Amino acid sequence: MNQRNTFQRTLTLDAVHALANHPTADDVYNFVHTKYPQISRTTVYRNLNKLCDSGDLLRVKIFGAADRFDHNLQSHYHFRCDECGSVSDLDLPYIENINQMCAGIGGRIVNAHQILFDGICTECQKK
Amino acid sequence: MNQRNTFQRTLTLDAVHALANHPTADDVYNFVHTKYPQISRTTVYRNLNKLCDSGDLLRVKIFGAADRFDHNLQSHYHFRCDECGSVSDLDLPYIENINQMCAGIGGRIVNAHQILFDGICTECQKK
DNA sequence: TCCTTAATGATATAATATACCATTAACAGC
DNA sequence: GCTGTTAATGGTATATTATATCATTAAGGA
Repeated sequence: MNQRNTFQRTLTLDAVHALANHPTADDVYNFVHTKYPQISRTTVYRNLNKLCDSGDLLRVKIFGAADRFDHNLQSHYHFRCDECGSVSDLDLPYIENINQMCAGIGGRIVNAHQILFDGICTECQKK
Repeated sequence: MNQRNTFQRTLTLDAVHALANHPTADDVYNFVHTKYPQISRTTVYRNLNKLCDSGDLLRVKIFGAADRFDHNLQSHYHFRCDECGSVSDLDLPYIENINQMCAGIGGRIVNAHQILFDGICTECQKK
């Protein structure tokens, strides 16, 4: 018996899909908590980790801020607004060969790379 | 009177140069603390921030870990070892036009980008 | 030397996340 | 359907990183 389907885990995964735009663990907790008030914050964090391990979610690590969880499982880059903190997906070509370039200059084993842009989003420019 | 030269600030800057390899604020505090035990952790954090503001240091934000401070002021990318957590500079060409590419696909104002690679460093491969 | 105020140091607090552990419940086997 | 194993939960405690607050100290211009 390896993994059990609890409704807490289902609620957690559904919340990330419902929230859609890169929710933090806290966002997910708040969303789930309205539907099932007795859920523990620990359970939400734990299930988010499990769901990332199993490949059902992608963890988007953000410099100096809470991790985000993404239901878009394809490799892609992100933009964070310095003003409002919102995170959005970027439709930029994924640089496939850059990991090899990195590995080539020093004998490192390179597993992955992430690119995070920052600046001002279109919403905040209107203000 | 805009900025004052305290020996605490000098100690902080010197420590980053002495430690050289991307120390965290805590690393810097420990180093300075041996030389001047009565220094406050707050003062080290505050001075590191000031030194970044004034352009004397570069802050290297690390996904899900403490910020690092770099005395190398040129734009460059970083590699972090998943095993030991060490951070190293990469001698890769800086992608100058990628900020414009990002700005071009959605009306965002793009200030900067960072690329962080991860994998296994040469030291940890030996083990 | 004096005065203004930047900077310090100590403590409190915020934010994010995991550790621990007694209790609960999922689900495989009968 | 019942039982037993153990994964998962929920609550609390704790770790880590970093900033806020504020009374006190001291840098450096006048």
